[in-house]
Amino acid sequence: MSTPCHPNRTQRLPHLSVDNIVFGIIDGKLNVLIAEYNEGDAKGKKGLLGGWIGIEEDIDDAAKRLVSAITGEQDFHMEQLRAFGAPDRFHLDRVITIAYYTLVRPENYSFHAGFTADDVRWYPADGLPTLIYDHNQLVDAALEQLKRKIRFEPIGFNLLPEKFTLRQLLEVYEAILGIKLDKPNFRRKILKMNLLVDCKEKQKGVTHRAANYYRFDPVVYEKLCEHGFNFEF
Amino acid sequence: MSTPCHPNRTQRLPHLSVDNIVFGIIDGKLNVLIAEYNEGDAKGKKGLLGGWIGIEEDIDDAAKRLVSAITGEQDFHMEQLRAFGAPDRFHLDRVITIAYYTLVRPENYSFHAGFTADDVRWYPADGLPTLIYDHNQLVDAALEQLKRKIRFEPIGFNLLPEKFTLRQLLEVYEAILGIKLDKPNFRRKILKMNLLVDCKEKQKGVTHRAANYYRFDPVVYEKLCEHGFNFEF
DNA sequence: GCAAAAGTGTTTCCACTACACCCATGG
DNA sequence: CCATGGGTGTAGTGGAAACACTTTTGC
Repeated sequence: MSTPCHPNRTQRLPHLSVDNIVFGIIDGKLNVLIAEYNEGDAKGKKGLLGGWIGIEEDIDDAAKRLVSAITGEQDFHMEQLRAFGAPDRFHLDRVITIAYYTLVRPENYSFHAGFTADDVRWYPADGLPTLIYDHNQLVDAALEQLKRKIRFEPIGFNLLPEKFTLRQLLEVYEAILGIKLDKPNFRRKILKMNLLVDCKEKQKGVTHRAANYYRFDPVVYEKLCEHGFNFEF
Repeated sequence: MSTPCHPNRTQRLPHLSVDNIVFGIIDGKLNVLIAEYNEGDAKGKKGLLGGWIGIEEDIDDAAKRLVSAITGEQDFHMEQLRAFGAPDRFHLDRVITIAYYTLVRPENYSFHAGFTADDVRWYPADGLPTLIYDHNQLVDAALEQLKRKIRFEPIGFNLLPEKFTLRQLLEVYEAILGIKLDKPNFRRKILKMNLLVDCKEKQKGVTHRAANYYRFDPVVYEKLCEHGFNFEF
C-alpha cells in the first residue's frame, strides 16, 4: 500500500488507495508486476503496485504515477478495473482501493535496484505468490476482465513491440485466453480486419523461414469501432 | 449527493460517495430513475440516487441500500460500474464517487410521495434532464456498459417480469441497443439457447393471436456460462 | 373477413473449422 | 537434405440475415 513518490500523509485522501495490476508478456507468457515493499506496515511482504491519492489529484493520474515511477514511461494502456471496498479488506484501517490494470512492453526497459523504494519483479500470472490483503483477488478480477476485453478490443497490441510477427500476436492471445489457437485461421481472421499494416520487413537470423513484421493501425481501428467488431478466436 | 437513510455525517467515510443508476423498462422504453433532492446543498436539483458510505459498511451494501429505500425490495440485479474521481467533479469538496447500475422491474411497485426524503421519478434514458455534477456522464457510462454487457450475459431478463413474451424480451434488447431486430430470427436464436422455459400459458384479452409466456431458467444459464456463449443480435 | 401480431419455413451467404500442403532459411 | 516454423489452399459446416408465408385472436 505504500509507494514511491507518494504524497505525504497530510496531503493524501484518507481511506482511499489505488492499486495497479501491471501485465506484460515475457517469453510468450503473461506476467504480473509484483512489488516487495521496503517500508510501511507491509514491509517485507509482496503485493501490487499501490499508493495513495493526492488531495487534488485525479484518480487516473494517481494510478499512472505508480507505473511511471517504475518504468519511466508515460505512454501505456491503462484502464480502471473497479473499486474494492469490503470493510475488512485491510486490517489496520478502513481503506477502499480503486484498482487499475495496465499493459506494458517489458522489453522496453529493465528495473534497476534502488530505482524505487520497493523492489519490483515479474511473476507469471499463473504462478503468483501469496499477496497482502485482497491483492490476489484483485489480480484474478483483472485477469478475468482482460480475458473479456481482449475479445472485443484490440488491446493485445499494447503488450507487443511496435513491430511484431503474427506469431507473437497469436501467442499474446493464447497466453491471455489460456487456449491453443489454429495458426492459419488466426492469421486470416486478423488480416481480414485490415488492422495490421505490413512493415515490409522480415525477421533476421532465424533458423527457419523469416516471418513478416506488422504494426497496428489505430486509424483503421477507429473506423472499425463505429460498426463494432469481434476479436473472438 | 444527499440521500434518504444515509448514515449521519460523523459515521460516514469522508470524500467518498456512491451513486446508483437505476434502469427500468416502461412501455417498452429504457428509463432511468432520477431524484429531485429535497435537502442538502443540491436541494431542488435533479440527479442520481446517491449517498454516503458508512464507516463500517461494504460499498456494495451502501449502493443497495439506496435502491431498497425506494423500492422496498432486496432482490435486484446490481453491478459496480467504476469510480469517478476527477478533482473538480464536485465543487464544494473533493468527492470520489463509486457508481453502480441496477436493473429493476418498475411494474412491481410505485413510488409514494413522502416515501423518501427525495422525490424520484422515471425519465426516458434518451431524454434525461441536466443533472448535477457529472451525473449525466455517469449515466452515459452506465448505458455504454449496459449495451456491452447485454451482448454476453442474459441480464436483460432482470428488466422483465417473471413471465414474459418473446416480444417483450425483444423490446428490451431493442430499447437497450437502440436498434431494430428481426423477430423471427431473434425468436429462433433465443429459443435455441434453451434458456427459456415454456410457461404453457398464453396472453389473454389481446386483440390478436395470444403470445406464449416464457421464464428464464437460471440453471441452464449456469451450465451455458461454463462454455461461454453469445447474446449478440 | 379484416387487422394485428404470433410464429414457421426457406434460401442465401459468409465465417469459422480443421487439416493438408507448400515455402523459406540455417545448419 | 532435414528440421523448423512461415504461410496458403480448400472442403465442409453451421449459424446469421432477409423475407415470404401461415396461424390465431378480437372485433
